Amino acid sequence: MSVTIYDVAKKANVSMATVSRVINGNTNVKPTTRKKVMAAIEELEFRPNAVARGLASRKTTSVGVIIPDISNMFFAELARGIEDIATMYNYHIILSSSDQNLNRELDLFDNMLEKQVDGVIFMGGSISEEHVKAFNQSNVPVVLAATVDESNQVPSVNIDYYSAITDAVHELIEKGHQKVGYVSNSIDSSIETSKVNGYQDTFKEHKLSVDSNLIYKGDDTYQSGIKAAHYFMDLDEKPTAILTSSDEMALGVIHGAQDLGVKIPDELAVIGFDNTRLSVMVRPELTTVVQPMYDIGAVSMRLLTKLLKNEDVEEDQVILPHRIIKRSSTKE
Amino acid sequence: MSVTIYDVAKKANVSMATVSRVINGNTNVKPTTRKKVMAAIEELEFRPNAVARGLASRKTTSVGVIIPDISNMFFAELARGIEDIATMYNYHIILSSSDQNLNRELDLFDNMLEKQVDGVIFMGGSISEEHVKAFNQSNVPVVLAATVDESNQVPSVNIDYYSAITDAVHELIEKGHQKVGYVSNSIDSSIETSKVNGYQDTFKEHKLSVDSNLIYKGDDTYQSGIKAAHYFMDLDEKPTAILTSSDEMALGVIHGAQDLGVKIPDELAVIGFDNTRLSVMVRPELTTVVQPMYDIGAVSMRLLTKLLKNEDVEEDQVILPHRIIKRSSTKE
DNA sequence: ATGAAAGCGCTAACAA
DNA sequence: TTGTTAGCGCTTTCAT
Repeated sequence: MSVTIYDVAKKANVSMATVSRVINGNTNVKPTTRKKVMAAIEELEFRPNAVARGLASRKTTSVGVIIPDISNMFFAELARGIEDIATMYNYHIILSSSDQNLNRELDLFDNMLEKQVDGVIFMGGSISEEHVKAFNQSNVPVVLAATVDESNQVPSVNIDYYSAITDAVHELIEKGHQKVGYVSNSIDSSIETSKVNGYQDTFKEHKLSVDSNLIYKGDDTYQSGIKAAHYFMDLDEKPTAILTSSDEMALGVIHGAQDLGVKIPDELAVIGFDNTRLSVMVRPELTTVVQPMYDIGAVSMRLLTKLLKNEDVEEDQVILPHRIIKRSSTKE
Repeated sequence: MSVTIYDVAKKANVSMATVSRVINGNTNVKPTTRKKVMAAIEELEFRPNAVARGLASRKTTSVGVIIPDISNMFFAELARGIEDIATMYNYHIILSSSDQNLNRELDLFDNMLEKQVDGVIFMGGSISEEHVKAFNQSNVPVVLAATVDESNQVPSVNIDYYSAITDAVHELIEKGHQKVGYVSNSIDSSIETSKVNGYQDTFKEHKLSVDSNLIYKGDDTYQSGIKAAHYFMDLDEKPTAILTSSDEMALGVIHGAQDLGVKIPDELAVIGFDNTRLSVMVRPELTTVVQPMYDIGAVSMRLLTKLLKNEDVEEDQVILPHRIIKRSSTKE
């Protein structure tokens, strides 16, 4: 079959324990014997079997990543952040898309435990008690990325969604907009709830009326942005600005409005959310709320490595900063 | 520690072999004992250890996926196709981004072999002899997805890039365009070479001159599309149509040209490549060559499963069909 | 600094 | 139909 540690030991005239020490960088090996062993490894083209190692050491150096949809730009960018840091710390990634389906999420988590992952990064719409229970019962650390657990029991990395939307609405109100449409993400996640609350509270704060007609339930697609534009432009009391829960929907809104002859930003201001690469791939370029996706992924993975090494973490509910980047879909 | 097959055996008053048979769906088990065992599994919340199973059976039911960049829409879509089929056949995916770097690709491949993956799907710019050698020396099947190996030694799934570009150029020439700019992908892969050849050959075929000034070396980004538009519009003999090697660059070209006051498609026709979701997220909507990314991923994975099960495959160099979808960035 | 030996949790002959 | 018994290839005490 394939070359094993035993073959190397024989060739180098040492015991397999010594070979094991060499491949694991254990310092208790005389330099000369280390050389011998290395030579044997070279010669035999020995490649350690990670599965056997995993069984013996009870560590697989692999982490599970559960993601709603890898073909979604937003999550793909997060995944890239996760991966880069994982690579840096020598972890491998087992990646699965859940389509935000509860049972599938739970199943995937279970499968990953069977594979003996050392930890998992979870991304999803909402965290139920079932999730928390599953995470707690397992004895591997779990970190939520761009996903909030309202009970605050699971370590997580996010931005402050409520205040992010608040900032965007403030911005608009200051510019004189009184009627601002909001295109939400239909998935009823606690993140979306925070956003909607932020949106409504800001109007109340400014003593402005909150018109429920001004909230359109989108589904995070470009198409639903287009529909939203049509919906809003059909209203008797049209909004003068539209805020969306994602950049992709914002592009839809811009094009939907433009198709109707509405001038952006003169007749309608648009603000997106996320600052994906899409935001500069449109005319006018999109003003948007920056959510540092790559960083969220990277920080999540970094946090997980700390948890894996039992380093102490001062804060396991990380909130990364957000900001608004002004481009041409809003005036001035 | 955790519950093992042995604990279950004791609880159910059977041998571990029987438990093993039950969890592996072996039919040689009396229904009543199967029930007993199932009950014990339930009660103890037994979860089989995939690592131990992998060591004993020499199969891990996981496949490695080497991808240039998961945050690139094109590859993310491929990955989704791969993943869906992998899930269907109960394989897990170990995913790593290579950034198209040869050494990293080779390293990743090696790491995956250490992890004892059952097979790997490889995506990358170009396949060198080193790649082929590494693939052949391993004893796991490898399938290339949207990646061509000119030596045809490695199973692969692609479209016919040469003829895809040819079709696009024909289309343009038929519409009367004599000067057609081409924005290439700088990465010197054999796919890009096929495309450039297809582009040039078509002009020769029509007895039209091939002007090397009409080829702009892009780098697959939106920005390079913008630059390409500026470059072309600055030429004395401006092209009346531009073909790009990817949709993202096509969007750049459209916007770059529009920023310069050029009307699309009246003064300049634009054709993209891939038919990513981007192609409808622009005005005018983009005419493009359809490359079925999801399908390429799915078919690659399906092919790999066949290879893994030693089913015979009639053809291991799969060419999927392509077509042109006409939208509004070209006339009529 | 090195070796011997006992597992890690499971599969897969081979018996019975 | 069920049980016994070797391993799978490595890590990790415990000796020496």
